Amino acid sequence: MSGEQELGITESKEYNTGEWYAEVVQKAKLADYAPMGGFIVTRPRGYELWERLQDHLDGWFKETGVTNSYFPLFIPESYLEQEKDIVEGFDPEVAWVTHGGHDELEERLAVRPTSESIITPFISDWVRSHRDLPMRLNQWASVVRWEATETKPFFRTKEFLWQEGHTAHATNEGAWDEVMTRLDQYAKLYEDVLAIPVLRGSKPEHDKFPGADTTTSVEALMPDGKSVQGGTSHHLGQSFAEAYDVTFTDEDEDEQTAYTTSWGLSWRALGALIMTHSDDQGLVLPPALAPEQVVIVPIYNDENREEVMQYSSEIAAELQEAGVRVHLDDRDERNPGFKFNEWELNGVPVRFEIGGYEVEDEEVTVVHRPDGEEVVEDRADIADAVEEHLDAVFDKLYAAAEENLVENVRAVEDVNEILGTIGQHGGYVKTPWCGDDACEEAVKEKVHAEIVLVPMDDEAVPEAQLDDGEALELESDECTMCGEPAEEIAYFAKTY
RNA sequence: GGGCCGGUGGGGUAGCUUGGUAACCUUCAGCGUUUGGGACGCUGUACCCCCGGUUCAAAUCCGGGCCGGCCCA
Repeated sequence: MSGEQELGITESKEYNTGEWYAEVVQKAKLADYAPMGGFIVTRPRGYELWERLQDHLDGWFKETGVTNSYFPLFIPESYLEQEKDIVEGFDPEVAWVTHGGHDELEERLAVRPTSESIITPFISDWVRSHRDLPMRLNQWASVVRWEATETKPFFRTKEFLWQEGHTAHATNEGAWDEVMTRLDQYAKLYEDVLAIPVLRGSKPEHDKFPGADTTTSVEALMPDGKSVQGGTSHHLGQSFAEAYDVTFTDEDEDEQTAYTTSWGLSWRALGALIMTHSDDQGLVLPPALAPEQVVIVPIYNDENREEVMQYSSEIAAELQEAGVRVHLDDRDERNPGFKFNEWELNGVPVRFEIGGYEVEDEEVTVVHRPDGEEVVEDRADIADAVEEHLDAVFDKLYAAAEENLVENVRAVEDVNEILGTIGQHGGYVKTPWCGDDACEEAVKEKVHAEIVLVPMDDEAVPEAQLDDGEALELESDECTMCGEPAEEIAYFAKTY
């Protein structure tokens, strides 16, 4: 008995979140640590999550005018230097290639920390007239940012997988539409696929992407009260177009400078997914991403083995026919209890238990991963029923995450209360803000929390939150920190 | 960036204080018996993180490094 725990999760999500997370990632076979600090190896089960996420997002991109392409891993130093904000913003964390074989290179090559500086010059080449616009390129790639922080698989690694979209537009409005389209798609990915509600907003001045006019993001609240920047979409204005000479001839034959955008979402989304839904039993996955949506565990003995297996395989075949990713766990050397635990650790959303009782009564016992709820369904309409169960699991996951978000947005109009509230509960604290960095700094120094977003409009507030009326209404129109007239509503939170 | 803790078969640990034979649980592979919440028996499986030092002798002591986790800025 003493050793049985070691196969499963031994750390507590609530009390030991960091170690729990590391254990889930490794024991559910999503990733391992690489030999060099800051890098991880993504294992097939982890990569499959990324692939399914990609499928969704990539499909939406293509439906909205984006084409995929691929640019080099290396960027010549002279290219990187053409946009001064990029240089300043990323310089401390760029990895450089200085040698090819035994010979020193004439020009150092940066390992891309982001690709504006190599993609924009080509957009410049390829755009001649207004008829070439808008131009929308995306690439699925990895980038390297040499930060000296501790490794957290999917959340913080020196190299990470992401997609980066780069677009050019004839007008400012065109670029704005683009920025919002991508932000909406990121929100949709989180909410409809990952079952994680997000807040949408823009970043304060100092936290913008280097060189951007506006940086927008979707933010997700983790169960430990910290906010994760889930995806970003930048309006770059004309600064990149000017730096890299993206110009075009308009309808009146005048030369114009384009407006550009860029937007990215990384595998940090997987980190948020794991952190949000998983529990002390292991990984929990929403049906849309799960490598197996349904696992069938047959329960038999010597007498009924054949009937049970027959019955189970027929159901498996029927589900597969219906487009469900189903796995029949027919391993003879493991007993059912072991299989239950193992598939729970692996996060499979729905389990079918099929034994002598089910065969006899022409039924299936259906169990939901998130809460262990058990329902007996008729064999006859199992293919329809399974869709409902998958939806039900999604709804449970979303509801739990939404509850966490709604309960943890608080309105505060006193500085000390901001500090106290964040210290005690974590989560988001919204407060009127004059827009001055110094006022944010005053809070940041004391509680290690910063402004993670300024909502763009009221829609940034989740619907359920509106019911909760009075506690969330802000009375004051003065900056909580300095008393000057407030320009915006700031959301403070601790971050990853 | 500062501090603390850790690294021993695939996973989890003991051994380190007091230097000398690496022990236990589990997984894994094979065979047999089992099978409604982590079954059982037998058999098999070791670069003690790396480099250097001290020593007749280092998992153990010393120095440096690498990797991970936690706390603080």
